[in-house]
Amino acid sequence: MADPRSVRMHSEDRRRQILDVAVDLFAKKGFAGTTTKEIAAAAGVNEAIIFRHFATKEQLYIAILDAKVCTPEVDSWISHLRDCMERRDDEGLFRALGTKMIEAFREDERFERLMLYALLEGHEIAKIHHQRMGASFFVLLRDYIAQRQREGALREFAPGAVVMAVAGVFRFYAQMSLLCGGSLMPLSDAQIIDTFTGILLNGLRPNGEPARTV
Amino acid sequence: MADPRSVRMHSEDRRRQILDVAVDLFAKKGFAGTTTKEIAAAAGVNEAIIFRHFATKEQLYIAILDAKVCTPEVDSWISHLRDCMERRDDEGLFRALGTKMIEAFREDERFERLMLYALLEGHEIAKIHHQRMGASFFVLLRDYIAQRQREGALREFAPGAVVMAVAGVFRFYAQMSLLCGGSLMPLSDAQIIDTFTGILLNGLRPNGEPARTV
DNA sequence: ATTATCTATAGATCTATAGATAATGC
DNA sequence: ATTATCTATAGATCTATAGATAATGC
Repeated sequence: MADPRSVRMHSEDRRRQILDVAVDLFAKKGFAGTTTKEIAAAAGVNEAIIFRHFATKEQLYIAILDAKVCTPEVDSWISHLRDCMERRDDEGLFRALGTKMIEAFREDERFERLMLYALLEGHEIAKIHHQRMGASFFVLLRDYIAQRQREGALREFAPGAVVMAVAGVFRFYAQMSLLCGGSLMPLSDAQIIDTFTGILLNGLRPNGEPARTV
Repeated sequence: MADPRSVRMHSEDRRRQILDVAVDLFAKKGFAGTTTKEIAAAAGVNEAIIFRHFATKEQLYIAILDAKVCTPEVDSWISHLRDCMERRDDEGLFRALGTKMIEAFREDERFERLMLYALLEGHEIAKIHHQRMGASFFVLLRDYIAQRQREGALREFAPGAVVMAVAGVFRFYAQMSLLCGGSLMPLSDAQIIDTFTGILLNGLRPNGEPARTV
């Protein structure tokens, strides 16, 4: 809405602004589906300005993915998970994990779409980012699960598979509501998180009878 | 590899062949990332032939999604699920569900990528298809879960949420190995299915002690 | 004076069409 | 004779560049 005429930004500011509007468009339409013209229009500048800040469309795209890689906000809630782990609060851990995953999808829908597109389109940097981010979580949780198993607090399932199960339960729900629109289920997020946490906790806790028969 | 010169197909055959090669390309690069020129090259015909069979690139794309909607192969393994349900074989049901989901991703990676792209790109027909396919499964499973709960064989979690959890566990794994390449985990598909089934069964079975304390 | 921005445009590519050509079926 | 295919091309659009213009900072 800001009148583009006579609005002259400092190079660095304009660069950031271009990145910002470009994220929107790439997230909505993918790399191939977005044109530099659209980006320029959204930023309220002439198309040539794009190429003053980024040598190519590809470079602009890479700059976005790079920036997202270094987002430090993840650390803040990893520390919350660590808290739960130290208190051996499995329920709190699962609940926090689910809440954060669903929140992340809701709040930064842009980012999730961006990553999905980037993975589908085969941009290597996205794969690297995705794996790096996933791996740090994965290892953290897997080691915790293994520790809890040693303590006899959780069943002896393969720890890696347990992490996949926990992540999958929440992430699938988050992704479905992203792709299929909000009214996917007649249940609130809170109810969903409760149920998922309950199933997981119950499923992972060791209890006398293996209940082999139906 | 077939020499395009002097290979003259019947209209219907050529149409099908174009659809077939187009699925490959749209699955790999999305709608916007695929050109009619590429499709023509892959089919070994002149680009103009594409437009003889399909009025627009969009129409070609819609034809693909339409064809995929009517694929009746799904029915065959729904019947297997019904078998398990009639036998009240919860373990068999979850196992079959997981096996089929992972198999589907592996075998028809094309289709899964196609659908993901189509959902991201916002093609309405994909959303409709996805919802229709999902809904029939969803209802089938949800009603079964509810029935088993009435029978006292499963815990009283919200049935819809249970279905989401079951589907999510398997689907997340399948999707991750699709997007991130095979060597995601040091576990075989069979081991993963075993573990997931175990967690779910254990999580859903009612057993005396609710184990409220850690 | 510096530099953010715009104008104008090149050159490639993309979807789509019109009309010519050649292989098939009768 | 029918029809699948190709040639040629229009017209739009897309990425990217060169050089002119105008707003800022000193």
